[in-house]
Amino acid sequence: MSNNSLSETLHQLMHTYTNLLLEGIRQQGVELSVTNIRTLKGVCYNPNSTALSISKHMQRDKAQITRALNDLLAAELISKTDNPLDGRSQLLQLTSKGEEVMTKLDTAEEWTRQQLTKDLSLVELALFFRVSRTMIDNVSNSKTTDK
Amino acid sequence: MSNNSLSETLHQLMHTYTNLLLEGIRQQGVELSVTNIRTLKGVCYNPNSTALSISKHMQRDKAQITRALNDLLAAELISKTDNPLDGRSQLLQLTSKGEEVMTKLDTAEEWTRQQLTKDLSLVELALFFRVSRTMIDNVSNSKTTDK
DNA sequence: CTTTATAGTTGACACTATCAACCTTATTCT
DNA sequence: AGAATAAGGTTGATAGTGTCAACTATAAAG
Repeated sequence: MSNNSLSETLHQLMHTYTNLLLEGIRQQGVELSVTNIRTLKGVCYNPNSTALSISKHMQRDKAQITRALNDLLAAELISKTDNPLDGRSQLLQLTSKGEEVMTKLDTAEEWTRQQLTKDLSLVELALFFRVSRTMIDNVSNSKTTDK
Repeated sequence: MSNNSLSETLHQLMHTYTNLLLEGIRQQGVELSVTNIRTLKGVCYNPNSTALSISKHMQRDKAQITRALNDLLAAELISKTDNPLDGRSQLLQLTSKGEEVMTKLDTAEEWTRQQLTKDLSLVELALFFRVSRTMIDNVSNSKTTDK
């Protein structure tokens, strides 16, 4: 019944994944949007990150990052310290509360991954990742070389 | 540098695909949002479709479908006729203008697919589709059997 | 013929994405 | 040094997406 185009497949996959991830996150008692979660992960996995470095790393608008960081600050999951190397920016780090939430998020993400991939072999998954990465790079490379 | 989690991979892939598709659609001189396009495709590929049948087929909220159909009606890409079998619903079909737009959309989608998959073999692509479908089904099946 | 279910519409709201304007601090050029 | 320019970050505005609840009108079931 379902359309087999790349477009529909990706939309359905994204929809399925996002909803399941949110379900897992709620199960962990965390109340954050997907964007805020991704931003938190960005702070966690990029030491000495700034708003701009996160923006670049996630390839998203810096305005969106500013707002996500504000939410995370309000929730006391991250903290800012003045960047000694640049008076315009602040360095970001997780608070201890942020660390706790991150472990819950890791649990939720792993739970989600298991649900989705339970009938798939490691080989299939690895190929899925490789193909996905190739598709992403096909476009981002031609974008950057165009300039 | 990019995070290799399923979450980040899917987000990046979706982001890449959507933006490239929109670029292709604009190149074809079509000004429709992705949602409206998907809805139009739904009308095209499901003969004698109604708002509800499209909603179910795409697994999306019927409110969203109503609004998308209104946009498509306003753009004169589809038409409604009273459903002789049910006074509550109307049957949807493409107008000739809608057919024209559909061929442009097919072109754009094919162009997008080629950009994304240019370094991939048919075997790899087929496996990508199969894995994606497995992941989607893993969740939707357990959802329906839960009830 | 009343109750209940279904098709569709509308309003409200949260989340996501993008652009432009703007302020502050760094850097570059002369 | 001082002016011009660039970069980091914030804010406002707007378009698009997704979901829920309330509502109407018809249809089906009892």
